[in-house]
Amino acid sequence: MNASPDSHRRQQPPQPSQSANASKSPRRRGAERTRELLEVTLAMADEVGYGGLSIEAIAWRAGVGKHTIYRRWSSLPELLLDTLEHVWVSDFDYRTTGSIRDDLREQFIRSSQGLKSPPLGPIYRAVIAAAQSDEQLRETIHARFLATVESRTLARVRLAQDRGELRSDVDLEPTIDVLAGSLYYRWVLTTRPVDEGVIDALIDMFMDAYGRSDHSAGG
Amino acid sequence: MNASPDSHRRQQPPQPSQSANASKSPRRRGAERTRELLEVTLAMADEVGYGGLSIEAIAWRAGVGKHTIYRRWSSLPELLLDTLEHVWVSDFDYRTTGSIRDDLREQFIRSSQGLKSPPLGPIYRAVIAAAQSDEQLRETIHARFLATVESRTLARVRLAQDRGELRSDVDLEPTIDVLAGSLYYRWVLTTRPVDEGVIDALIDMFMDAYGRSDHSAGG
DNA sequence: CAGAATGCGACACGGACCGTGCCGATAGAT
DNA sequence: ATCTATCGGCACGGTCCGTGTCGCATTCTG
Repeated sequence: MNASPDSHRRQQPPQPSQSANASKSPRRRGAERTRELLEVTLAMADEVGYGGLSIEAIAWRAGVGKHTIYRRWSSLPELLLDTLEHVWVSDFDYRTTGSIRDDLREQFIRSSQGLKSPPLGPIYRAVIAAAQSDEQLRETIHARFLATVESRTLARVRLAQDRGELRSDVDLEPTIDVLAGSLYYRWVLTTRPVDEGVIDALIDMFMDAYGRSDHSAGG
Repeated sequence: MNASPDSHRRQQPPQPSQSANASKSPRRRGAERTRELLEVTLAMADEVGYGGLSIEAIAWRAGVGKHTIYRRWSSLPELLLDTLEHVWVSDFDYRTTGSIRDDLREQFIRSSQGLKSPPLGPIYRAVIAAAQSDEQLRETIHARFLATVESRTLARVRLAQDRGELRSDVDLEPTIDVLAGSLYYRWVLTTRPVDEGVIDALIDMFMDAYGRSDHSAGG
């Protein structure tokens, strides 16, 4: 589907030649070009949002033939996945220095802020959109990005169990989907912000359920 | 974005004239046509999935000019929203006859089964995909469908509070997003099924947090 | 340093859909 | 019987896809 109502009339003045940032130095090749294409994709996602992302537009913007892109990626979502990896920042990991409550909270807030702002937001949305009609892509998203988040979350809450902050009589693994996924609801399906209200509601529920009152907890 | 790798080569043999189910009786008009178009959309979503849904394909399948569709809906997502209403079945409401635990569980299972299968699944996915590049559409989805789910969920858990099944010292409103949204994570972002495992994990967490052990609850 | 191999930009296709405009036919309302 | 809105059919220009071809530039190999 071509979603946006104005998905025509895009970016692309039918100018005969390349854009500004190309053709300065000698023709780039190989890995150098690959890196440049990822950067251009990033910049475009930032400037024009997901609606303006197409292989033709990216190629034109980079001053490049479409083949140069297709030689590297088989489709736009493939390119976007690699681009996503550039912004799926390493600091998406949990601190282990505070209470489990504080560390979860900080991490969730950090994640929600990442989603909120370009360029991660638009690119992630584009991939999610494409994945709705492509089960394979959904699998890839989970394997390349979300599985890591889930296992880090599990590791963090298990550490809290070991430290006696959480009840030790429950297996927390099944709850990981709830912890990792709850915040997506607002982001993907509504226009309400993923704010501290939802985050606190989630953490409160989690702590009320599995916290040990003799340690931290609250409610 | 045009996601699926094979999003070309579609449905549409360039046959000169209409398909089977048209042209039997005299030309239909007005509301009658509208209903028929919704049904055709439904049937196509069922048969060819979301990848095969386009205004041209629907028009051809219904033996109709594109104008007849554009006269009624401004875009494919608009048509899909109305189609969704046809399958967003009324039984997506909570029973109030069992324990809160059982009623939540039954409702969640019912919802997940609806998502799993055509025609609701494909159409909903198509709308969600389109909504990623269209904030207005996201707002519409929430207003037309999800807000109802949320308020029904809130009503059901508040009833449980009144009945003494849940702690009365907490405002459950903030938790509604978690209850209503958790299950979407798997469905939208992974290929793992929304099975009873996740559902039970969610409900367990909820009941552990807000249930009253003197009533039902469990660990 | 010369020649081969390969990456590259430019351009051109055919195809799917989009959204619109125009036509003559047809159906319901007057 | 006439009038008018709706209809189906057709064609258009436009965007983007994915592929193919060509001649040049760069880099590798000998």
